[in-house]
Amino acid sequence: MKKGVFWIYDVTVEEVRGKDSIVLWGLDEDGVPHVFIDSGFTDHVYVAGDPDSVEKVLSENPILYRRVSISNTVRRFLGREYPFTMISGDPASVRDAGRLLNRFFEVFELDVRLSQKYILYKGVKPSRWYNIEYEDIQWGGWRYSHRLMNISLGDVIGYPDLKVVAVDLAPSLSLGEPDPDGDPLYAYALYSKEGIYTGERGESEYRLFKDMVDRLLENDPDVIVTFMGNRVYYPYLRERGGKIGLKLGIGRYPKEIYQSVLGHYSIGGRINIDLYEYVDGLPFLQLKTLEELARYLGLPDPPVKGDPYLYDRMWMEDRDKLIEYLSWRVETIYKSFERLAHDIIEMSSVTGIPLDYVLTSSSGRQVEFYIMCEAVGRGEVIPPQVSREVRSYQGGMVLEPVKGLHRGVAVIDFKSMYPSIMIKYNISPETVTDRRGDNVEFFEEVGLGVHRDREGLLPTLVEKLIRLRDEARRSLTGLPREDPRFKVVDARQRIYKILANTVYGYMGWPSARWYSRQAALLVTYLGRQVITATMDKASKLGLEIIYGDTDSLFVRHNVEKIGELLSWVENELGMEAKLEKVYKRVIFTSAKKRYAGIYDSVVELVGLEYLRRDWCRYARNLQYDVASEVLVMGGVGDSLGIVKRYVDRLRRGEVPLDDLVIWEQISKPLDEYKVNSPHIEVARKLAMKGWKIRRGVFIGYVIQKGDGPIYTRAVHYLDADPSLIDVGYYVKHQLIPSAHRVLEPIGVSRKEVENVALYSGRGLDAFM
DNA sequence: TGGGGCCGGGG
DNA sequence: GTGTACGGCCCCA
Repeated sequence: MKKGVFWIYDVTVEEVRGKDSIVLWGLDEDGVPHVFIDSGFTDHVYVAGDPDSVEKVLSENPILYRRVSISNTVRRFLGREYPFTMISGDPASVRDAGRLLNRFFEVFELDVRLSQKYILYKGVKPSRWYNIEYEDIQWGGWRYSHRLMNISLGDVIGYPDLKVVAVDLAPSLSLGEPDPDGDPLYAYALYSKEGIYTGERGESEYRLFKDMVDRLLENDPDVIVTFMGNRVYYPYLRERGGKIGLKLGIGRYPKEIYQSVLGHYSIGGRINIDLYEYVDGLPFLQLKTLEELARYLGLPDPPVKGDPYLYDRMWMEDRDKLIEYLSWRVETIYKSFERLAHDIIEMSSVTGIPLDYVLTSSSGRQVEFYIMCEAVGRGEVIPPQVSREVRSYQGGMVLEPVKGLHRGVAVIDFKSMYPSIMIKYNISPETVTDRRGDNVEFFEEVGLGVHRDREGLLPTLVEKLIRLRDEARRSLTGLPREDPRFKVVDARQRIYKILANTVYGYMGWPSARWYSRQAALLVTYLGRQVITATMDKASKLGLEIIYGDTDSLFVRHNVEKIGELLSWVENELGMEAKLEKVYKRVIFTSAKKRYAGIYDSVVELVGLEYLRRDWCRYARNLQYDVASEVLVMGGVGDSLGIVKRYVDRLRRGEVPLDDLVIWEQISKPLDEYKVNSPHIEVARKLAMKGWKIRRGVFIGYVIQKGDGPIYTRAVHYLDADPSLIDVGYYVKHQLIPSAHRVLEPIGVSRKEVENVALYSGRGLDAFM
């Protein structure tokens, strides 16, 4: 028997000699790939039924009956102990037995995938180092394949030297996304540590394909990074390859890529990372483009302006430019992964979701897998995934703001309000009840209470995550920034925080295994109580309340009184609040969730048009400039002059089309829309041309001149004619409103704003 | 003129 | 495919 240390990067189920077996994919300390086959994993399900009846049902299928073992066991389920009948044995038999029994009894853990169960019950979380004992065997033509004998968690902090290759493609995009039937591949680009390589189509598309596949195999990467691989490029490549007679055999084993769950593509033995899936989860990146990601990470802008939708045009008109753009893309994809790798790997390592899936999983499923690991560790049976009716509930409290321009306003924030409430009151799906009783702390107003005599699973986990984060942060102070462990631990503490903050929302999500509307509702109720009590105390202290939202209070600044309030919160409420910032000036509109302020020379706009992608960039910039003027000058200043200059430039046709584009997302299948609106009408027109308009697609449009409602005059930005822009619409419905929004609170009327806009340039009839 | 559909971003 | 609260646009009756 041999021994070694390996970093496990994936856990899959493969057929080995006709039997479903677990395969662990690992790298040794030199970065050499190994596979470990574990054919001996015993699967199980729990059946809620007495052993005799379970046995009776099973014995009707004698073959199956002989292949599984049946035993009585007591397990915890949602905090209480119950007797279960456990069926165990080889995975295929347990699955078949489970399905059979499911017709008569409630069967638990039948809906947990085998590879997940392996991770849960063997405690083998991916993206960590393990001490492994093994014997060599032959499998799949793999150079280093072994039979797994023993595995235990190691204690190394860090990663092996991962071989990473970024790939990007320029296919023809006649209809929004490449059609494998008609759209050829023009070019590809590949980036690795060795540098960049690009290929262009010459005489034969087949050669280009072959060239790309060969290059990839030559590099033999552990990780292939793309931007939109799962959504667009792998499906295209696979089918297009089939058409031209070349299989996409870029895996280690199996060679060919294949589609697995959730629109994810598996590349045998390699890690498929689609950075678009990461970007999708970053709310502050509005259009989810690679350009935005680059800017966010501090990477260079593209050297030439490009757009995947323009690949056809670029290929016809300027191939060098296309290759230059593609080269920037692939380098940016590679370097973005370098910067994000620690966060992605730590999300995998902490939750237990293999790297290949961790970005494809929603944040609900990420936190859920973490909860499953912990639940199994505590001997809990995993609740089933069931589909439930969506029933919403009351959320946070938002105060009516005091309209106007204020000076010296302090913002007080509760620290992790919902996680703290869950911990303080022990709120968890299995501790919340609608019945009064001993050891039940009851809240009459919502008719719900909490068992105080048993430890709730979710609050315990939230507390643990917060503790782990604190520990990680403390250990950071002892590490120099250059130490390779620094980035690992730093990423880990961020992941702990993200998970801790997600648990409340997870609990209120109807698809959650640990769903509890009552528990979620109780959390928000107690949040409202906390803020209300704090407001009362603030008033008693003579602090004027100007605004508040969910877990924050804006009050007239007063150092002593705020200090007193904060200690009251800590002592009387057992919560933590802090003085977040003090606005030197702040403008409140009469609307909730919309304000602008300045502190430490930082101008900050919240909830206003400036932040919204469904307003054109030009109007957003105007609003920022006007708000800054008011906040810096402490009054109207030259605001109206700013408005006038913006309007003049637009009238003179000096504003680039890009700054006039309005972006909106398609949120459901097109035929489900009941209304006519600009972005839907544009999407319908694109669909008529043959574009595939899926959920999540961004539609950028401008409003052109003409008669009738604007939805009839909205034109896709790629088809727009700059000379046909409806200047009147932009002045009246974009520039004036966005400027007026921040001027109205200081007493500037709509009429005043309109006047400078209208009587600038050529006068009223030019655009009305 | 007001209500419904829809969207996006705040905490 | 984590939660709710909210404002504001456009369309249509």
